[in-house]
Amino acid sequence: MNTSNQLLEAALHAFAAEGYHGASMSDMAAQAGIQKSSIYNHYASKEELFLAVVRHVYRRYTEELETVLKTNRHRPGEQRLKAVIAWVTDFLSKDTAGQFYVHFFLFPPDQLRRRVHSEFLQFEQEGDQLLAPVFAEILRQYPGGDYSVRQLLDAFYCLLDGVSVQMFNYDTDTQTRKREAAWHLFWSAVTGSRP
Amino acid sequence: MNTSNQLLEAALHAFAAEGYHGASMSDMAAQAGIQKSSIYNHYASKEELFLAVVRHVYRRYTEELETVLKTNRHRPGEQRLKAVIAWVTDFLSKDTAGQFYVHFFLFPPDQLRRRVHSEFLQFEQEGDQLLAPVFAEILRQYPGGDYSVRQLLDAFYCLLDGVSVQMFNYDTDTQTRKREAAWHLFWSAVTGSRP
DNA sequence: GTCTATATACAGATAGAC
DNA sequence: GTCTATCTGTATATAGAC
Repeated sequence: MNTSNQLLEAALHAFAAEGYHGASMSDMAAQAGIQKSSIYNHYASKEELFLAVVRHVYRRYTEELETVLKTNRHRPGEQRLKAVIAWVTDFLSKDTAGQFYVHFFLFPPDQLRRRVHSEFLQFEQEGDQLLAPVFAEILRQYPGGDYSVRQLLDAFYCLLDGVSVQMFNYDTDTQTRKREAAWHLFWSAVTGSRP
Repeated sequence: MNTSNQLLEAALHAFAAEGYHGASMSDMAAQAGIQKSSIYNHYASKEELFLAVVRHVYRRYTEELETVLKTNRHRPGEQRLKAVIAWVTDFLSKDTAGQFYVHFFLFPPDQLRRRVHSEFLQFEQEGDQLLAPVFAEILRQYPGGDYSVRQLLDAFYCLLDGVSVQMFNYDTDTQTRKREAAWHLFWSAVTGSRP
């Protein structure tokens, strides 16, 4: 791994652990095995380094989501969605990139808010394109309800966001219990079945 | 309002806007109309000031939730829950205390993580005690499903968390659309009705 | 309880040798 | 591309007069 990537990785960890202002360039340099002044041969400033991490994390998210859907493409819609939830849960709770993702999606550094949000909008579209076909198929399979693909995407993102948020402050058992409850209600609404 | 409270209010705004490390004691002092050195006559350190804000915000949350439930106590369970969602939405999107709440619930400063979490656990119990009776009543009213109060609380908190998260990055119309979709699915699962 | 002055530390960033 | 040395700004916190 070259120095630029080592720096990117070090910055990812530092920002995720300490926040934007709390993370120091010296720490990142030390982690990457260089002096802090050498950072500026790779990134013009702390802000640019941060944005490079943002793009890196969004790219990884989309790539991994794509892989999950591809791996489960022959299974029924219900199983594919559960696989997505399981992966998101795992990604956000165990992967530093996942923690960075949530942290700065919600609370980007003030002076970078606009630039971060613009990166997010592109990223979100790619996610929609991956998930919309799944819901289109589910709607054909369970035609009783009167939902649109957009409605299901929205409710599913809400479930994902809710589950994601809960990854941070509960133990594994509680997480599982809460996730199962939320999924159960979501799926029984989609299919029209009673528990 | 005395100086201590002015400081607390200034700190709330500074921490919410800039994060823990990004917020400076000088700014807070200026906002409260004193010199930064005078802060130490009110709070022993930045950390203690931060924790005072945490306690203040949790207290406000519980008090306002209590008020919402009391105001709507004669309306049906569905309306009471919708009132809670509407209030949370409003609180988190328009009130600085709400932004502080989400920010540091999810990402407390590293060295204060344990102390913040311990404050949260107390606070969460109070919320459970306020909401559990509402769900107990709803279960009596819609006995078809086989849910427990605990399950409904979990799914409802997930909905609240999901909705909360979405307050930050979407315009009002999109927020409403997403919130309605999530609520619709939640409530039709609880009552067993189809849309 | 508030002030001015100061201590001490570390931040991000730049200059210039190699 | 990396280094050492340095600039400049700002942070938290303290000392002591009033």
